[in-house]
Amino acid sequence: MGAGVATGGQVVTRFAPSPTGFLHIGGARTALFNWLFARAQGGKFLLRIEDTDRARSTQPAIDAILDGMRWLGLDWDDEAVFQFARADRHAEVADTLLANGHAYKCFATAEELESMRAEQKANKQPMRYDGRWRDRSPDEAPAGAPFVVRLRAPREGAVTIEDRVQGAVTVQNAELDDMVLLRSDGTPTYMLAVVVDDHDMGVTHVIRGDDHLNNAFRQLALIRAMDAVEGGWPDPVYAHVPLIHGADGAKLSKRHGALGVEAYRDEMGILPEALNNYLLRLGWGHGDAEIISREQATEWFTLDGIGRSPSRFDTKKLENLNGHYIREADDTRLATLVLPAVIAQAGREIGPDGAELLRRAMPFLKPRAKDLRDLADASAFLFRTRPLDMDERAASLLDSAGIDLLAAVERAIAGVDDWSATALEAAVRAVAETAGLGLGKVAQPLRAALTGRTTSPGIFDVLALLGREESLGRLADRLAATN
RNA sequence: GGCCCCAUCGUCUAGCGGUCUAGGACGUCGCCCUUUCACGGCGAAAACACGGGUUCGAUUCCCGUUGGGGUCACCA
Repeated sequence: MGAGVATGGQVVTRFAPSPTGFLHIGGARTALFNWLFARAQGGKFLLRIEDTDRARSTQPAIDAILDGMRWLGLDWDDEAVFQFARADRHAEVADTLLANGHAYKCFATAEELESMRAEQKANKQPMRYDGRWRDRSPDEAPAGAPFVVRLRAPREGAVTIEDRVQGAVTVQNAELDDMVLLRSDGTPTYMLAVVVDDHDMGVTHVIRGDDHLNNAFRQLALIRAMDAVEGGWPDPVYAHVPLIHGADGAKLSKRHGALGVEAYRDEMGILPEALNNYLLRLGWGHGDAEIISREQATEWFTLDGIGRSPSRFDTKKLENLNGHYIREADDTRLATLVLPAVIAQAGREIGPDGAELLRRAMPFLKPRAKDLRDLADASAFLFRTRPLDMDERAASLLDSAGIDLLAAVERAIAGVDDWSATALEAAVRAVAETAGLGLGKVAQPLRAALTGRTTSPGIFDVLALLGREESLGRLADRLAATN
């Protein structure tokens, strides 16, 4: 009865990943929603690492998660809490429950439970613990026998959660069995740990994946038991967010494109603001808004905007958003991000002059890229060493007619004093005109000779970027190659 | 299988009883711009899963069917 929904006071949310893998896309969205809600409400956003599974928790996974969150700009308040370190406190709560009759010792062995489930399955009964030790005295167990501590959950009635996303959800208590709180080795289970930690951390709003909706009822039973014995354990507000599925509608799993966020960063060349924007729109909406800045999101975000149905991950839309943010991004930043890949492609060091050239080229390169890999690829021509290798299509542009045109262009621009895009354009246009050809006929062989490819930024910008010496050198290489 | 949740264009969504001949975005397809590729502009095709109710009136409310998802550990 005393367990009212937490109201008033400061909003506290948390993100609680278990470090058994990297920060995947679903976790990132959960973290984002928690972060946004806390910031929008002027509350706190906490981070808790659920490392109670000692066998599967790893330091590299912890680092990857923290790294991913920093990359996404999801900063957390206070120190991150490590769940395993709090095992004593968890056990303390279990003992309190035990002392007050809200929990009991269960001496059933693993084999015993296994056969119980097998029998239930054979009889098409729901598989759940039958409460065989619920009302038995511990004295009936063999001396020194191992036991687990189970919650003595209510069996009558039903519990309704007013979920902020899913609405009112009711489950009969008869559907729930008595969950294990403490394992036979005395360590706390996840169910116990989350509840105790959320309480101790003052978490008011639990925003998490839909897959935890059923757990919420068990956890609530535990919360209400503690509230009954010592008070001060209010029900948290729950918001269970539908999961993200793969493009085919199947659950996103490791083999199903559930990549860590670092893969989006390192392998796909996604900008964090693009991923944030995409993730925000996946399952949350605000009218027709599509391009939403972090600031705007913080202002707009509400739990009511979260949709109730699962959504599919759409790489195309992410790429589109990414292209948008690349176009908006600062040139120096982009040049810095792309530099390592450009160096790798060039196969040589690129000094300060090269870095500066890369930066100056960005305005012409970035409208054409949907990710950082594209951007790096498109930048590569700037740093190729002479004589340039021609790809197949570029080579075919430089047939004898192309070479003749190239020679004419070379003669025309060699005399240009002002090596600017406008001046060069005038010179090249004149060549096309005299030849009675469209500019395209002249520009393509020129592009091939200058870049080794058939696509590039505007050819006059390329000329200007490369500079007189390099440009004429590249043309000379081509002309010489055919003589 | 039991229990729980969900259901608008291919995808993400707007819609919260009449304003819906259902809006936007991505993608797709045309056209324009144009030195290539992009960007940008214009336009097109494309959806309320089905069946019952409730109501003067349902995309919107209720029930069922179908479909999808989640969950049933001494894992988190």
